[in-house]
Amino acid sequence: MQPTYLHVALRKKYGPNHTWWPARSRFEVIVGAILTQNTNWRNVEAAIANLRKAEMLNIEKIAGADLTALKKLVRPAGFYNQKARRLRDISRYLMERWNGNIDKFFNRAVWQIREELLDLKGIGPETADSILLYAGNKAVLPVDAYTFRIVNRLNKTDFKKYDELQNYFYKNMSHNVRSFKELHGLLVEHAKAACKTKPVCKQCIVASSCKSRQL
DNA sequence: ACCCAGGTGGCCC
DNA sequence: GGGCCACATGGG
Repeated sequence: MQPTYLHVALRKKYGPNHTWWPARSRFEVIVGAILTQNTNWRNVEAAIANLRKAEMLNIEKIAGADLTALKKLVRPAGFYNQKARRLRDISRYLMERWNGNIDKFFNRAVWQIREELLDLKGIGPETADSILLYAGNKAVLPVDAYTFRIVNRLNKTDFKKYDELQNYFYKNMSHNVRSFKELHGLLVEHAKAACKTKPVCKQCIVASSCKSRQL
């Protein structure tokens, strides 16, 4: 199944999806992208709620935060020792290098921003691309674990490397922010709908009864 | 009592 | 470059 057809099939099944990443600001997207690493979004919401309640949900506050206090706030998202540090690191970077101006940070060539993000400890390709797409509105497609499972199962392929799967999409569909946002959102929606009890269980990958096969 | 989650980095070979 | 492993909470 080609990417374009997959996109069409998913939209037909779930309807248009243009408002997927829930966040009130570009910075909140960045925070969510880091907190959601290998973590259920439910837990991320709890951590973000803590940050909001503590009025810490902005670059300046997190950049100047006490690490111990920050850890306490992001605790529900798991891996809180590393995540607290990563949140503070990227916030300090944005403050020191970009004067806390997130518009200036994004107002450059995509590859340049991406390289800088990847240079930060704790920002890998998926986190960088999520930030670029949903916070920066750049035409970049994040490829997550769901994407690997869905594509590999549907096509009986065996993509394993991030760049490989991403390039497969890049070669076979039009590059625009709206499409990439919707496609990624739909893939996650599809993966979560695959099983009532678990977002994507092993059965969802192999069992013929699994709803995620119905495309 | 298991298994899983919208990854990443470090270490080893 | 690939194969493990730690990181950690909360829900099914």
